Amino acid sequence: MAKNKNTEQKIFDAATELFLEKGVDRTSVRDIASKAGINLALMNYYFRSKENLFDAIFTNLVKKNTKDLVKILDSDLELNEKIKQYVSAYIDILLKNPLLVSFFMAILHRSREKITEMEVVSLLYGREKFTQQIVDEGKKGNIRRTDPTHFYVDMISMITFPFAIRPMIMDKNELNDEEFIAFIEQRKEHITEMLLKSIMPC
Amino acid sequence: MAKNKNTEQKIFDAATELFLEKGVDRTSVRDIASKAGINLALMNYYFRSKENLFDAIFTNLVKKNTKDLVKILDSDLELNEKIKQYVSAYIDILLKNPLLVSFFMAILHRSREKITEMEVVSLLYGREKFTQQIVDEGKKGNIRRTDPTHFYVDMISMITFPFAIRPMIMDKNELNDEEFIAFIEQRKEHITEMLLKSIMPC
DNA sequence: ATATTGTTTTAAACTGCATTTAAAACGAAA
DNA sequence: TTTCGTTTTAAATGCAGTTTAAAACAATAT
Repeated sequence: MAKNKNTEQKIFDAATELFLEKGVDRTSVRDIASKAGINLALMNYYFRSKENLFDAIFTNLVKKNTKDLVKILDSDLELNEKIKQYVSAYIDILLKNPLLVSFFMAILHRSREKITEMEVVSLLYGREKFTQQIVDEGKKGNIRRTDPTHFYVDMISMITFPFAIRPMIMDKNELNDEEFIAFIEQRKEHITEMLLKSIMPC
Repeated sequence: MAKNKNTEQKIFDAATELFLEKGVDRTSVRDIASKAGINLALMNYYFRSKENLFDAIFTNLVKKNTKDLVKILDSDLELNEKIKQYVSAYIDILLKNPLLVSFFMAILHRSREKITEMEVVSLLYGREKFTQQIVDEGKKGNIRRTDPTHFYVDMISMITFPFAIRPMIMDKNELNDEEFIAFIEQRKEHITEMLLKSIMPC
């Protein structure tokens, strides 16, 4: 065995941090090697290329961060409660990883073609059971048919987008980090209410 | 005078297209020169550096595309009508430039630090008059105080975000381009309704 | 018409860094 | 001591952004 058992992991972790922080294309393999404290060529030994490493990291990031959310959506919770929990859990995840959304958006531009092929992404979006619940709820109160696609898009938009434009929100409202977090915390209830209003009769 | 009066413009236009399409960091100066049909060195002659050119392009993109929107927000229209027009106009702009949002998000990740310094960005966000109207409306119906910041964020989120995740929406719902556009057209009314509901008493 | 001037264009070179490869060195275990 | 996976070294290759110096050009002044 060699000096350090998990060189691969060190590369993976260092690259993850750097990609999130500086973006894939502004991170060089040398940056990664130096941050991981390993030799330049090891990156190629373990992952065959930078793009390969990126794919692995991206897949991992999505999987890791959607796991709990998918569980909530697929659970047997009643719709109201499910929405509430989902919104709250999603926001908590993003609060813990402030750059996730921004990074993901950047990738969505950078790797547009690739993104659909990555089945992993489907985790983020459109769960059968949840969809059914929304449709059913819409039928009960005879709100003119609720479209689950709009509902879904609204929900994800309102939850995630503020993180992407965080610098603008903070700047315009003169918030520091702490205040921004408080603002986002408020949004949990706010978003839940908006969403419920949109499917419940008044 | 030289062969072509607007070499500078040709560079500017070619670079704009490429940046929007492939991203700044995946577009080389040589790509730009070849697309513009000009000599490599001219890029440096007219703009001093690639980053400089990018700044100019970015500023221009924001200015150009927010001009009409700001006008609406600052107008004397009644709130309902103002919201309706804003949502519709915003969506129309994005439909005409399908990559704008995605590109902007990518830049928000790439140039986080820079972005706040660009005063231009403030055009996008937080207009005094409009803000006042929202607050006033909230007071009328005694909905427990409406927070204009949440309103603003909701509005921009629901309008723009779908364009950023377009590939995912199309994939999951098996939409072609035409159908996606139809979906977005539906959102004009949908979003307007969501927003009005959030500030009007039931 | 010619010379002069400032601008625009060209071709080539420079510098540096990026990613990748191939072969050598190393260390632990068989 | 051979073997194997791992790590290091060194170098190949290529492209990125930028700079230079000279040529071509258009307009004006002589």
